[in-house]
Amino acid sequence: MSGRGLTIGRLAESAGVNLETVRYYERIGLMPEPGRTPGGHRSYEPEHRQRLRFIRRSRELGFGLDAIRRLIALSEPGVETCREVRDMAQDHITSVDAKIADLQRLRRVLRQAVADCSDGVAVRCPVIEELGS
Amino acid sequence: MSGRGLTIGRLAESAGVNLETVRYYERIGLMPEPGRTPGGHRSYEPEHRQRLRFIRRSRELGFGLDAIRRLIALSEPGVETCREVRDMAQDHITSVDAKIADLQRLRRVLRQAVADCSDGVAVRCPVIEELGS
DNA sequence: GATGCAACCCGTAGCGACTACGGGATCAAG
DNA sequence: CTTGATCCCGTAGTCGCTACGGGTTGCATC
Repeated sequence: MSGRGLTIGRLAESAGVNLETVRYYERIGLMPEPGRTPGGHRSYEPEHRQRLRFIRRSRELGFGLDAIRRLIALSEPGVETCREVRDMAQDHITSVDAKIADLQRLRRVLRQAVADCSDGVAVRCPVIEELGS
Repeated sequence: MSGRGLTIGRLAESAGVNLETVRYYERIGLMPEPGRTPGGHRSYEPEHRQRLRFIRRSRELGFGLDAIRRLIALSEPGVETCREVRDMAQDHITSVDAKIADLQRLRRVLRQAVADCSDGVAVRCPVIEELGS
């Protein structure tokens, strides 16, 4: 009976996640163990899908799995935790900003090297020179 | 005799790279096998340091090890390869640009969520809501 | 109810680019 | 000749998956 339980395949697809990734999340305790069919296949409920989507979205925003674990824990209780969540997000923004700055510096160097390259026929490649430091 | 050979430790330090990383580069064929002392310790020459610095610099600029392998191959011959090197650098710039754009989108979403958070005392945390998709 | 085949099971290994560990050998200074 | 730093090697761990392979199960069709 019960047409309700989702198979792992349907769950994964409906949350936009690879099937193997779902089993991986279960192994590391990020997704709870679902019920099983008599034959041993996993059977998921709608709240599992909710949780998996939460995880996927958090990953898209660049949170690591440990951070997501904390976010999940915080997302349960009540109002008081909002500040903690905000602080985590703020910290994450800071590290994203740093990463962007890094990439922009890097981009400037690369563009300069490539630009030098176009200036004419160099005897020694300016890009290689740049790398040779 | 010969005060010339650098130990792996000095080589690593003088190129700003972890010692274990040097051995790793050797294992994967990115650094050539150096000479050895009678007792079996690696003994490096100045050109090894040059090469290691080239690798480190390339890594800092975000090139993968495979790309670096190609860059090294290209850095040897002559003038004709300059174009290839420039193209590789150009490709790399393109992917860096994409990464920056990704991070900036992500940053906007995070900032918005955090900003919503500060607007007052929410019953449900806006950051969690955002993640819940 | 037999059959076929998609979907699932599980454990394990691989990716990139390192980093760390452990137990033993060697080097260089005193 | 002793001490202590450095080096040797092989292996395993990191993060976040992804892929493989050989064996079950689920379900629809005949």
